[in-house]
Amino acid sequence: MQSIAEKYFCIFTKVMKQKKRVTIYDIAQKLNVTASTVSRALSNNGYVNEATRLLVQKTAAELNYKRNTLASNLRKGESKTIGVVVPRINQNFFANVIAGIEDSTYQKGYNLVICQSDEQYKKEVKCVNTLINQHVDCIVISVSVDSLNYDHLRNVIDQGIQLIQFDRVADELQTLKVINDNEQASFEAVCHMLEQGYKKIALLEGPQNLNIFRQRKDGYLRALKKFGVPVNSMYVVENAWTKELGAAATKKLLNLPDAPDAIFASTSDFSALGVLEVANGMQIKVPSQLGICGYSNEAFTEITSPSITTIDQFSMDMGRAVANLYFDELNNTDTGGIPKTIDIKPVLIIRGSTSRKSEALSAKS
Amino acid sequence: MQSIAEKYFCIFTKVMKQKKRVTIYDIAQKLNVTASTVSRALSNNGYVNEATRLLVQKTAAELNYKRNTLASNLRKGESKTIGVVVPRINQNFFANVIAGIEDSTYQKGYNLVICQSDEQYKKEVKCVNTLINQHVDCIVISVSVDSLNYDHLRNVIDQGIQLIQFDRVADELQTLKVINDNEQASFEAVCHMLEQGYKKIALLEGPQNLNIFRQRKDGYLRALKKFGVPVNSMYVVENAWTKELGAAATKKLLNLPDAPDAIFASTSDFSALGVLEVANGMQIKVPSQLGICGYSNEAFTEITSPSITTIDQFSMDMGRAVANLYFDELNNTDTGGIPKTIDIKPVLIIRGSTSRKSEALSAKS
DNA sequence: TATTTTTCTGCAATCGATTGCATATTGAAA
DNA sequence: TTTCAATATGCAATCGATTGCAGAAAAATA
Repeated sequence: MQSIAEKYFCIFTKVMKQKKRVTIYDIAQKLNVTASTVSRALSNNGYVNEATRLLVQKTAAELNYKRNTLASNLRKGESKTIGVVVPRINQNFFANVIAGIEDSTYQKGYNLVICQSDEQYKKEVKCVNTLINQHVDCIVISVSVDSLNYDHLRNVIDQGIQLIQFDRVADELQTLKVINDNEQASFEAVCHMLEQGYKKIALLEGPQNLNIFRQRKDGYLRALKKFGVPVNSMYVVENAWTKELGAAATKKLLNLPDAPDAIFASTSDFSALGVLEVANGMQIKVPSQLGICGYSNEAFTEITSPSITTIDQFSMDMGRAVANLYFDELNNTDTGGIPKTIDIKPVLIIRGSTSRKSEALSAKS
Repeated sequence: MQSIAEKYFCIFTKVMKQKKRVTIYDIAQKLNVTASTVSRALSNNGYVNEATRLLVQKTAAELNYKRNTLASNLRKGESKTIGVVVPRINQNFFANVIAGIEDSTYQKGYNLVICQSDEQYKKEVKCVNTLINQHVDCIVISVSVDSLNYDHLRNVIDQGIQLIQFDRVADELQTLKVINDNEQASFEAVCHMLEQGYKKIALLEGPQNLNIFRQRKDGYLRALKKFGVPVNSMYVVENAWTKELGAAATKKLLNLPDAPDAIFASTSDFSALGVLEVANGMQIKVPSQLGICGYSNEAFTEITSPSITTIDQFSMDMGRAVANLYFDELNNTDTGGIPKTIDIKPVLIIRGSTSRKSEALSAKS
């Protein structure tokens, strides 16, 4: 339908868009020096006459020259790139960790390549292989629920790439790690609830193949043991990590003949929110009749009624710790022994949903 | 402090870690063919004998060969990489857009490189230049508040790289764009509030150099005009986009002699949350005495009391639209005219915070 | 059987930046 | 003045994968 003139105009515009990029050879030719001199002048490396250097840099700016880091990295044998693999990019915890990593790596002129596994092993393997092919200098990973085999991570090490695991780690792999002390945080949360007089505390747990959920359960069990409270297996519910799954699990728990008087949603604050909604629907008073504790300090935990006691994982700090661990290892010539593990201490944030004693006191006054 | 033996062991371990990666030359040598044949066999491109091809692929797997995409991309002149620049990675809207982009690009074997500008022009320029240096095939960007000059984006085009703007766009640049119809969404939200009987609606707006905030204000003004409501400049407050800034602006507004009876926090749901908290603190009933509308449908908007009316921007769909626009342009040989703009229609989500009439009805029954 | 076409492999160049080293020149030291 | 050291530049090779093309061999066609 287009006229001939229009058709030629389209082709002409397209050709213009694909113009050749300026290379160091263009600069060299213009200044009658070699590419070698141009390279030295641009990188200020090796000997180059000051006047030549300034002229090269001026010309490069005039020609709008941009270095090709594909070529540069290939020749230099390093890419200044860190690959990050997380289960889901838009999950707040991981988004914050990534932000923390990016914060620190940007300062060092490093780039991030970010992949998401969508909690699928197959996709995680593909992410890892893509990053290996890209010759990234380091791979940072939090494994997916679906991942039961870690050959792909062993392969990272075999290819000579630094591997750092964070949060969800494969215990069997001896690599650099940045983790939360989930066990201690869980222990403190459950102790707090026991101290508030809750006697029958249920645990909403996650898949036990992931280290983080195992540890949270360990903390729960340790707290019960410390207070001499027997473990009731009816009170432990698996795979209750979304709001909906948390709500369903809560209905079952609260319909038991001997219903719990507190629920520790160790998987997420969303799960805790599901608990809260069911309790409200059943006219169960929080915190006086039922205590609720979540995990992760999502933004909404302070605005619910009552606000939800939870655990803050300092996700951005974790990200920064990951990046700094990598740079420390770069500079460290003393290494060779056991790979380092950085332990971020989570903090229990006590709010209204577990403050039974405080609530009882203020009810009296 | 280490013994001599330990020191040597450390050095030896470090050398082992930096083992040379397998290249196609290693495979070629092992099979007594040339690298050319190996390359053809691995990529299944050009002619190669079937038996040779299988043998090469088997050997590559045995040697755990991984292609070097630096070299590959350099030679081929394409990187299959899309660079994304957003103001902040851990802001929910942008995290969701990135997730949507990644979702679609992963299917096509593309990689994402993600940068954040931290709402700073200087950092945005650096992000863009890094991506140009990396020879990404496309740059996707949502500009920062601080960005008043777009030479760096014009440079992207000059370097022959495809540029796609989303959400916050520079109107003066004729590029591919994916935007929200902010004006219409805003118009509908304000009409809805006017229909609910609110007569004095205040606007919490963002910096007017960004297109999105200009459009949201335009929609507000159009709705007032449609209902014949005069514009009161005391009701328009700038830079109220965090919870805290929204709260401060609300205090001022509600202390006016002729205070507004509704507040449209057009910048964010966090701002609306600030409004809600101030209203609660001043014993102002929502929605009967004050209507509140936010923007972005953050997760918490449905759990506050009352839940907050807001606008859903379909952020993940936006991300997918960005990616699909890029791939459509790759396949499109007819282009050359005006670059395409994809328009995502936001949806008004009506909840308790503006439901004055419904609330009045249920109070009667 | 002779001719033409298809298949296959290897050679050499390419991509763009970096760098070791040889050579020439200049400046400093003996 | 002679010798030694520093500065500067250019040449050529390197990095690892890809690909155009020449030449040979095999297969298909006339």
